[in-house]
Order: sequence, then structure tokens, then C-alpha cells
Amino acid sequence: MDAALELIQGERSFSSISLREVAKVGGVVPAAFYRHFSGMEDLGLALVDDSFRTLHTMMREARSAPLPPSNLIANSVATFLKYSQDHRPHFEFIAKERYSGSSAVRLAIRREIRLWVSELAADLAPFPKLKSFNGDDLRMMAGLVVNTVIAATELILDVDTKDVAEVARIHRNAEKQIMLIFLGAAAWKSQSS
Amino acid sequence: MDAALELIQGERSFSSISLREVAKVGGVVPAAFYRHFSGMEDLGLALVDDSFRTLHTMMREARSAPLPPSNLIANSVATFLKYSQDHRPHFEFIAKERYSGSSAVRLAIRREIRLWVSELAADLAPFPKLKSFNGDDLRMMAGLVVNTVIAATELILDVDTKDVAEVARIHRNAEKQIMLIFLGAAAWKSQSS
DNA sequence: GAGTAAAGTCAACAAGTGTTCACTGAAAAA
DNA sequence: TTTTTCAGTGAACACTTGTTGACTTTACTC
Repeated sequence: MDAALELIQGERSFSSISLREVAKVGGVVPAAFYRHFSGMEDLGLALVDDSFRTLHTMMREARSAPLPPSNLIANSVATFLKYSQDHRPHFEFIAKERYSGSSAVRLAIRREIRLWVSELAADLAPFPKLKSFNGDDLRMMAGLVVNTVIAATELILDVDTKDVAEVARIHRNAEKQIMLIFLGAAAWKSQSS
Repeated sequence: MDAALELIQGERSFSSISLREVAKVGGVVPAAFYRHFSGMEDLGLALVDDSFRTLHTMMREARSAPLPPSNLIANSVATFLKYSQDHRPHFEFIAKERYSGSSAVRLAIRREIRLWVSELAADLAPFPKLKSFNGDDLRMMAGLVVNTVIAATELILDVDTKDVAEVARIHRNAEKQIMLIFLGAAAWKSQSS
């Protein structure tokens, strides 16, 4: 699995790497690959699991060490983007395979993202300003936030790590976008609460 | 180019199709491919151009036949999603290669999306409620809208065309998200106007 | 320490890969 | 009408691809 993630870094995408390449980087003969996975798709699904485990670990940590309510948005965005840079391979894999992988992998990712959205919606529900939201609308808003964060992540992953100025620009932009969303949420009225 | 788009439909992604496959579907011997493109990357860049030409055509049409101001958002979203379904191959190509293609293709797509964001920002500028926005913030907001629309498009492309209920769900969700964004925009204050 | 299960090796397979070369036929320009 | 350009052909090249079967080595259990 590490070998696959290593091959993904930079130019290549998972769908374009071969079983033999993975085996070679893993320091193993191609036939040995089959002792662990039934084929590349199987490996892909394992990587989806692994990557989202990383994400859920992050969210669990975030909940157990709550941020100060002041600048909560800015701090959350910063925490997330930092985390995605520290676990670059996993996030790069998700970003690349979200739309272009095999349908099995794609659907697995989509399912996990839906879960993530629900999780975030549940975290958001207690906020006073979001009292008037029904479940659907809460997920709608959470989906917007998740989309925004993912988009920013994907942009950052493509920037040279040394280019701190560009990273900061993307960072600030995402922060503003999420603030805009919360501003909109404060003015929102759900149809049926 | 049509052959490549055809091969992309469904499971495969551009990075995983071969020059020989494209040639075969195009009804031509592999060597003939080189009379038109220097290699697959060259073809990819040509497809980026072609796909965004489609998009700009849509936006030009939209401007020349303006929608009624009432339900403007709902109508715009509907127009866009309809268009993306009618020109499915182009939009599917962009969705798939946005994050997983070669860096040349990826950068070309990103450049075009930035252009699109600027274009939308310019279209948005005259709105009374957006008076207080400076250029950067206008692009920030336009970026949010574009992201949301793209995300919805990508979701729809993965749904069976027959499944109208699911398409409608995605559609309604995107509509709400964009309304939320505009609600937030109405309450936004730029730092320096 | 013997026996078993997991992980790895080697060799072979048919098929597919990008790219090149010298060549042919048709259309366009001179 | 001759010449030049353009698009397409067929064959060959050296490789890489996924997958298999029969063996060997390593690690763990009784």
C-alpha cells in the first residue's frame, strides 16, 4: 500500500499505475502481490479505507480537543489544511480517484464523503445560529463546507510545498469562503423545521 | 478527439487509455495518430481547449439571452446542469482530468477554471447586493459558486441518466447551496472596497 | 523440534504498449 | 499537368502488461 501511494505522488494517478510497478517499488515479485490483494481494484479499495481512517482520526482528535469559540472557523480550516499536508499521500489519493477511478473505488469514496458530511452536520447542529435548520438543510450546508475544504486541499496538493505564499493565499481564500457560508447560514430559513 | 472522448465515457479515465486504443476507435492505424498529435499529452491539451470552448459558448449564449431576474439562481443552475448533460463527454473529461491527469493537462484545466471564475465575477459585479465587494472577494465568491456547480455536475455525471429522481435531488441541493452563498454575500463586507 | 500456514520466488504465457521507418494514395498548389 | 503536401498503411522493434503454476523460504503453533 505504501508503494502504491508512493507511485501516486506527483504526476501519476492510481488508474495509470500497474500491478508490476507496485510490486517492484514494494520490493517484491509481481506474483507476491496476489498474496495480499486480488488485483489493483482491491488494493484501491483498501487505500480508500486507509485514507478515510486517517480523516476520521483527525476529526476525532478535533472533537476531543475543542478549539476556542473565537476564530473557530479560521482555526478549523488551518487545522484541516495542516493535517492534509502532513498526510499528503492519503489525501492525494482521494483527490485523484474521486472522479477518475474505477466505479467501485469512486463509489466507495463517495460513500465515505457522504458519511463525513453527516458527521460534520451532526457537529454543526448544536450551534445556536443553526437552530432553524432541518436535517436535510444541515447536510446541504455541511456538504458545501466539505466541498470547499476539499477543493482547497486539492489546490494545495498541487502547489510546491516551498511556495508558502501560494499556500497562504489558498488558505485565506478557503477561510473567507467558509465564513461566507456561515454568514449565509445565519440568514437561512428551512422550509419545515 | 471523438474517439478519445468515447473511450473516456464510464469507467476509464484519460490517463489510462492508450494511444493504440484511440487510434483503433478512430478507425485508423496507430502511426496515423502522429499526423495529428505528438502524443497523448498533446491530445489531452487539445481536449481541454475543446471542452472549455463548449463552456464559453454556453456562457455567451446565457448572456445574450438573459434570464428573468425572478428565480434567476434556480434558472441559471438548471441551464448549466442541462447543458452539462447535453455535452456530457466534454464535462466528463474535465471532471476526470482536473486532479488526476498529467500536470500539463491539470494546469491547463486549472487555468481555464480561473478564467471562468473571473468571467463569472465580472458578470456578478453589477448586482446591487454585491456593491460592497472588492475584486478579490468577488472572485472568492465566484470561486465558491463555480466549485459548487462543478461538484454537482460531477455527481450527476456519475448517476444513471434514467434515474431522474436522483438527478433532481442533486439539482435541488445545488440550487439551495447557491442560494445560501448569495444569502451570505448579501451580508458580506469586504475589508477595503 | 515437527508441522503447518503465510509470504515470496522463478519462469512462462499471450497480449498490449509507444514509436520508427519506408511506402502509398489522394487532394491541393504550382 | 506536374509537383508538393497531407493523411493513412503495414511491418517491425524492444518492452511492459496481468496472471498462472509449481516450488521454496520464512514465520508461527502445537
